[in-house]
Amino acid sequence: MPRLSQMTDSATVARAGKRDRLVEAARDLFHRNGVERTTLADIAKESDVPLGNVYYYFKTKDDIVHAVIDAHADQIRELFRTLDRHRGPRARLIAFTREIARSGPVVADHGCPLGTLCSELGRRGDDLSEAAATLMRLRVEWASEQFRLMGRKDATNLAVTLVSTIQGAALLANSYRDPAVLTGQTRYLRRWINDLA
Amino acid sequence: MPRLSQMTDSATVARAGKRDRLVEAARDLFHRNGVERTTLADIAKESDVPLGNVYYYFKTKDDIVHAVIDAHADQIRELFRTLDRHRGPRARLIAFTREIARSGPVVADHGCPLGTLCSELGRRGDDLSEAAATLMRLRVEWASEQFRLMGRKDATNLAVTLVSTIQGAALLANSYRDPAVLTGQTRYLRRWINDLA
DNA sequence: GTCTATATATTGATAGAC
DNA sequence: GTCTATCAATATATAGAC
Repeated sequence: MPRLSQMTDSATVARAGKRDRLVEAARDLFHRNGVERTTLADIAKESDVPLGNVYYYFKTKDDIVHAVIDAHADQIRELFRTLDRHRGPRARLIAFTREIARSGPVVADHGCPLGTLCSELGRRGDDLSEAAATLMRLRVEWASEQFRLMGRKDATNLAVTLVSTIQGAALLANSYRDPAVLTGQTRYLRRWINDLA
Repeated sequence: MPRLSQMTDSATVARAGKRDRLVEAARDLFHRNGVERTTLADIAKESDVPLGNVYYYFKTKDDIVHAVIDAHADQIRELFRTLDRHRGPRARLIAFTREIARSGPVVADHGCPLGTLCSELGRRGDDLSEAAATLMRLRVEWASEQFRLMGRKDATNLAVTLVSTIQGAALLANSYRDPAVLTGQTRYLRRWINDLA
């Protein structure tokens, strides 16, 4: 996947522009309606790209799904780069939970963008299944590193608890159509983090 | 929806038999492949019922989804009737977490049957969305009652924490394809329950 | 690189004989 | 109540002119 900074001629720039628009539209539609219910025609329409032209950028629908997963991964890594600026691991974890809490309203409406993707793709047992799981791993590994820096031997277990609590709260917040379910659980998590030795 | 005990003539018995088979097959396929990826032909084949005959029992595919949700609800209520035999609320909650842990392997393979259903239907915003949410509510309300019996004023919040922790662990167990993620979190939950005043 | 037209397959759903 | 045949709509994907 070429990066914008590597683009030179106008053709390649146009390519990146349309490709990015397609991925962005697909990401949004996958989140709102799910992968299975989103058609290529939906993505093409939302991107303002003719349907036939989509296949110049992506050979199959699964290729688009993969690109969306990559886009999510990039965003996750970018968030963690920002959070890593905090002075200590505990402050970073707390900041992470606040970031999650900020997503309450959209999660209540359409679920967690990562969680719903993993839930939908997790059963397939193909390469997309594993690619989606990577999104969860990114969070778990980052959190695990923070707990490790706090001197915890059970860092991985704590990280799994943190990430899964967020995912469960997101599912319930969506079911109840109530952002408070998610924000309430993040508040609980902050207390939990602060109480750790 | 007629009950088996009300059946008399052979026609009605056959009706219930086929209907039950269709619902059971649909429930299994929805769990393994998701609602959207499951076709009526799949359900018909698995039930050994001709495709055209499915429409005698269900007007639309959504009607089958609704019937599956009802079947889940019945099973949930039945489990709670069993758990209610335990002497106290704390023992009932502990038993519940053990029941969840027992589902580790199947959850690692295909996700939580209830969670994936709520995740898939939750975004639709229609009546099926609300029907699926009822499955989560059943668990939350039962758990809430137990915490209330334990004298907790924040019973509902505790119940939400319990149920969402299970759902999050189920999602991660499926992503990691590792039952231990779910069983580990239920162990954590049992300690949490026992530590409550 | 772009876009219209269309092939091909699959789906939910119906018709109508039995 | 049952089941075969099939419709109509929709989906992914391709062909080929520009």
